Amino acid sequence: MEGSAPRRTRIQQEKRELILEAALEVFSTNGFRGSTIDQIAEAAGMSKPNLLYYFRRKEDIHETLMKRLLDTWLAPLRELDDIGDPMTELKSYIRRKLEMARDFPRESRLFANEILQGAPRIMPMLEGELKTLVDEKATVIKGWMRAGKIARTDPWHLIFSIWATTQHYADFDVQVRAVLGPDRGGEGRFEDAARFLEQLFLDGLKPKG
Amino acid sequence: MEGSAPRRTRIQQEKRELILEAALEVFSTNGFRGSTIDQIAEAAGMSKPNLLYYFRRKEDIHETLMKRLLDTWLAPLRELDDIGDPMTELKSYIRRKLEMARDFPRESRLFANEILQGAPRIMPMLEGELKTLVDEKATVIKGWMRAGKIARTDPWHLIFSIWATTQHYADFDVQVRAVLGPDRGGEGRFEDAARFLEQLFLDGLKPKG
DNA sequence: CTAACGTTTGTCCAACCGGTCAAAATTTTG
DNA sequence: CAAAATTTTGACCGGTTGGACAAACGTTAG
Repeated sequence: MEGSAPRRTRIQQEKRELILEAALEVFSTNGFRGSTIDQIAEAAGMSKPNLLYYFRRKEDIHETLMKRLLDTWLAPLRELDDIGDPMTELKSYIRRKLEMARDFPRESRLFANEILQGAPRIMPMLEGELKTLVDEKATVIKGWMRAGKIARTDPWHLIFSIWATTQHYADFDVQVRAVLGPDRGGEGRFEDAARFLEQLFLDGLKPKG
Repeated sequence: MEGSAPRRTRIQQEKRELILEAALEVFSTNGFRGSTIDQIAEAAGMSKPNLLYYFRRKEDIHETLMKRLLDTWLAPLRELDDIGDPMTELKSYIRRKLEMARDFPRESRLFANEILQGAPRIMPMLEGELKTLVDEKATVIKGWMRAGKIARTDPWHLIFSIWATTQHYADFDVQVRAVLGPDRGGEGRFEDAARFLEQLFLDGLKPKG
């Protein structure tokens, strides 16, 4: 009754973590096909055959990475709850997503890489787990609209726009920093982004009065 | 005075176009390193050595593609003008960008691929031409804010948010369609997106009254 | 027709890449 | 300590990839 439990030694656990950390770095900047086992092995400080002792195939590393990613990636949306004040809930969802773009940019880029290439490895998850979750939250948001708590609009596209605007600061980071320049492109850019997004999603651009 | 003009035959012009079209398809879905010359050659209906007769190196194809892309890509922002009504100008900028995501998704993905990987080939352009253009338009937008025509906020992040929300429908297309499902994921999704974005950028989410 | 030029192809190569394997080195266990 | 189990390594392999090259083919101008 423990056949599915891999039962690993201490060294195996440590080394697998080391490899996954290195692979996240390499995959997220070069994509799957653009990355080589040698690169990952070097980043993890071991030889290629040694790495292949822990993960039999290159795809296994990517798959493991992807599975872990998805849980943490969707966590903020899962937390979006019906109990609090709608506008506050949405604001903190945006804030959490922006914090993830700031703190886990490699994860964001890994995900973006996969989607950009047509999501060949995670398509079932998109059509299953992800769609279910989004539909569920869209229903919650619709309820808020019916109750007059937020403006009536399309909940699905609202969620897309939150994903797009926040993940942009991870996925297009180099562009953001290049455009902002050395003075405004420092760490403060996330504070500025947070302020801007809060205003955008709250009031839009129409002048007051 | 024509040393820099490549002076090409009719066949060369046609075949080079054919190759660039094929390469756009291949590069935009597989990335640079993920694409092979053979794939591009096959998509263009010719043999690999034949392709290499028109473009000596794989990078030359990519570079040519990139240079062309950038002009058309920034055209909508260039058109953003000080003469019209600010709110109308912004609205039509958003609409144009969304139309580009719909009509030129491969170009969008090619660009996204390049940025995701740290923009190794176009970094100078980002820090030069692009930054200059954005700074210029940010000044225009600031003027609108001072005149009380639109709400006061950060013009740079405003531009980022327009890029992010519109390009999302090209770059993350598979995800958008997977989440919307078969019934809502058809061509109508761009109309829905246009309506949603117009409302978002105009009024935000705060309920009326 | 033919010489010159432009185009296409088959063949080949060296580097790279994912992955195997057996043997050596190391760690764990009794 | 010694046997057993685990970890690490170097050598190797078959397939792929970017690119070179010369020969063949086609086209066009004189």
